[in-house]
Amino acid sequence: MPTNRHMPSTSRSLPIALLRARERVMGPIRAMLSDVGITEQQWRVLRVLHEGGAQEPTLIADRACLLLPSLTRILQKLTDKGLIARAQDRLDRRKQVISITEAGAALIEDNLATSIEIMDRIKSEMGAERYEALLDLLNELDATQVES
Amino acid sequence: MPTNRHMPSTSRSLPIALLRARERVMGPIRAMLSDVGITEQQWRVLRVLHEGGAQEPTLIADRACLLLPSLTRILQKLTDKGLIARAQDRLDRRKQVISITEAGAALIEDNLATSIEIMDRIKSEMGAERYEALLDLLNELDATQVES
DNA sequence: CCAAAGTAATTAACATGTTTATTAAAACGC
DNA sequence: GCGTTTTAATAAACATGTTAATTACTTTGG
Repeated sequence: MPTNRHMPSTSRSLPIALLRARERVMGPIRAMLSDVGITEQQWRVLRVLHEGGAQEPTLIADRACLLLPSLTRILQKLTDKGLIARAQDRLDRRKQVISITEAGAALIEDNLATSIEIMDRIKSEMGAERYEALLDLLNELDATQVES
Repeated sequence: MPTNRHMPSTSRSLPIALLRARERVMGPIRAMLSDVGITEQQWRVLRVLHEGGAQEPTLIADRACLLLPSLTRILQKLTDKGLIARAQDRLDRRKQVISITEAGAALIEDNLATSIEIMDRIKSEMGAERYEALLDLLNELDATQVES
C-alpha cells in the first residue's frame, strides 16, 4: 500500500505537530505539578485568578482555554482543596465571582519560579528568536478566520 | 493586584498558545468528523492504518500520538464499528496486528479530500511560507531535548 | 407588563487523557 | 533451565474534553 501523495506524513500534519509539540512542553511541567498535587488545568485556572484577580467562570474559561462544563468540575475540586472561594454576583444572580485564596496564591508563588525555569530552558534550547517566532505564528494561526 | 512581570499573558504562554492554535485548526475538522460519526482520535487511528498498513498497537499509538490505554479503548470501538480488524502476531504472542477493513478504508477515502481542503484553506489564510515555517518550528520544538 | 429570546452555570452521557497496576509472553543472565 | 527483567496490551481509577440538555435568571420587544 503506497503512501497517498496527498497525505502528509505525521510530522507535516499540523494537528499532530501541534499535539506533539504541546506534549513536549507539558512533560516537565506536569512532573512539577504532580509533586504539588494539582493538574495542568487546575494550575491554569489558579494562574488566571492570580494574574487577573477575582472574576466570573465564563471569563476564566476563556482565558484558561477550557470549556465551561470542564471548568465547573475543576472549580468544584479547587474549592474542595481550599484553593479558591466562590461568591454570588449581586448585580446578576446568574453569575458567580471566583477568587483565589491565600493558600491558592501561595501555591502559585511557590511554584512559579520553577515553571518559568522550565519554559526558559525550552526557550534557550530553541533559541530565543525562534521561540518568539513560534509564538507569533501560533497567535497568527489562532487569529485566522476559517470561513465555513 | 498588578500583573506579575514574569508571568506571560496567555498569548505569550507557549502551552496555551499551542492549545488555542490546535482548537482553531480542529474546529472545522471536528465538524466534518461528527457528520461521519467518528471522533478526531478515531480518525487519526484510521489514517495511520490507511497510510501505513496493518501494524501493532504500540506503533499506532506512537504515530497517532495516543497513549496505549486510550488506544486500547479506541480500537475496541473501531472494532465494534467494523472499521478495523484484529489478529494475533504469530511470532510474538504478546502482540496484535491491526488492519483497516474495506469499510474503514472507504470512510477515509470518502473524507480525505474534505480534510485536505480544510487544511489548504488554513494554509492559504496564513500564507504557505508561514505555514511551512510554523511546521518547521513545531518539529524543532518536538525534537528539543529538555534535560531533566 | 409579559411572553420570547438570550445568557450563565450546571448536569448528563460518552469519549479520551493520564497514571498506576496487572497480566501474559519474551528476552536475559547466570 | 529457571528465576529475573523487560515488553505488549489491558484494566482500573480519576480528571478532563465534548456535545446536548436543563435550570435559573436577564434582557428584549411589543
